[in-house]
Amino acid sequence: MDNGRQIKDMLYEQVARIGKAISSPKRLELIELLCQAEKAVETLAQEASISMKLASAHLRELRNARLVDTRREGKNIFYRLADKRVADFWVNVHSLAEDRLVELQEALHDLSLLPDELVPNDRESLMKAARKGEVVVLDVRPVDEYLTAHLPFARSIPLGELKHRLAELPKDRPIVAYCRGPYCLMAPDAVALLKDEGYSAHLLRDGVAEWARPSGN
Amino acid sequence: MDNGRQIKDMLYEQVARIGKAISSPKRLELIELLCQAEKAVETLAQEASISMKLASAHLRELRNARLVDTRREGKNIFYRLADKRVADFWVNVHSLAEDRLVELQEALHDLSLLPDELVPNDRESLMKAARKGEVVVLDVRPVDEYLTAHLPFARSIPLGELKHRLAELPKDRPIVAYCRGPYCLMAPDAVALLKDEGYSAHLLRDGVAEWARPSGN
DNA sequence: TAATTAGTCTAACAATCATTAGATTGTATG
DNA sequence: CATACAATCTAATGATTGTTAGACTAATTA
Repeated sequence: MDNGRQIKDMLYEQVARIGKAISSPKRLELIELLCQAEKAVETLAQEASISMKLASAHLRELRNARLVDTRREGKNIFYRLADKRVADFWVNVHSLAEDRLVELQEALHDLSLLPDELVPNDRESLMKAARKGEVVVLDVRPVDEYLTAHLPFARSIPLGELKHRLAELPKDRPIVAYCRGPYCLMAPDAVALLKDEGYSAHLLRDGVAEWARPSGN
Repeated sequence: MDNGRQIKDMLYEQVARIGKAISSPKRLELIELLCQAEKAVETLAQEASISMKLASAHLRELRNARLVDTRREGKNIFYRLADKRVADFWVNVHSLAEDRLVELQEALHDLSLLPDELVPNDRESLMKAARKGEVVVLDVRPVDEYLTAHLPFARSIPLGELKHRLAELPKDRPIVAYCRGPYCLMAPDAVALLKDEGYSAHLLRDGVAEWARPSGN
């Protein structure tokens, strides 16, 4: 049965291609960005703070692992997730990491300045309140990401425009801001800004990918 | 906001620790083995066909990623999964790989010599038939793995003993054999042996870890 | 106490991967 | 048709891993 060993080695090696694809921080960040919307290489490079060449190299790895696909439009090549399952997988990976790695737990805890309980924090009651208009769910990502997918009842004001568009938000109701997910810092920034301006602002850790999945586990 | 970049880099780097842990075929094989039962290093080394030193090194990586834990018992150090979620994660990873990687699909297809439809292939009807005794569900893994966890109604005959214990199996009812999962070749071997001996034998791809999860997706 | 067993730790080499620079390929624009 | 643009491909570098050998440790057995 030495033949069986060769077959097995081959099978695990194939699965490891997925593992290798997600073994680099920058590739994970690219996947999270692609969870929001399809994007051109240069956009991805800027949002992940790397050079276009490096982004291209990482995206190639992701494509070799069949996690992303491409589409050309004029001079641009747009990358997108190859499958909705890839978004679920990303959520599963980071949520496992949050479960297992104390360092990550601590870092996230430091970021979120204590989850304040003024706002419903389970999904159902948050949605109920949002439906009734008792809270404003605010999507602070770029508009194209909002247009690709957003949480139910969410309103779009990109972080960059928030300062000039404060008038659109009510001061008498709590505002719950979200962005790309727990590693994106746009919503925390938005919350800080809103609180400064006297709003009752709260942070929702989930993004659309997390929302589409059984909460946190 | 250059500060934000540093924080982000750190967060993704933490998640990438999980990715790195599963980026090696041998580590994946070790995880699958640990999905069956806790095991000593030497056992793991033998079952994965590697040296004890190499097994030790890989297990250390897994432990650094907090995916496994250890326990000393006399001269032996037993490794186990740190969390049930790790088993789910393994199933999720290999099932994603099976979805995305054509090479893996082809290899698995070649192995299973066409899924024959003589036996109920959805879980519910298989269990119904097993409960009534219409089919025999056969666990061909080592006994300790069977004792740790096994499918409902399953009977244990390890592959190595199967030839001498054929008398325990009925010839008038279909036998459905399973082992550690889709990459373990014990059940296929058992099925081949049983068919040779005139039994109506069928292969179940799932192992206990796969069974504990929403089927295949 | 010495020898054995089971496993880890350290150091070293080879193999792989990340990153960048330079040349190249398509596509659009003047 | 030439130029610019968006991105890839190739090649080269340095940094990480995988793997093995040899020394070491902790628990058991003689």
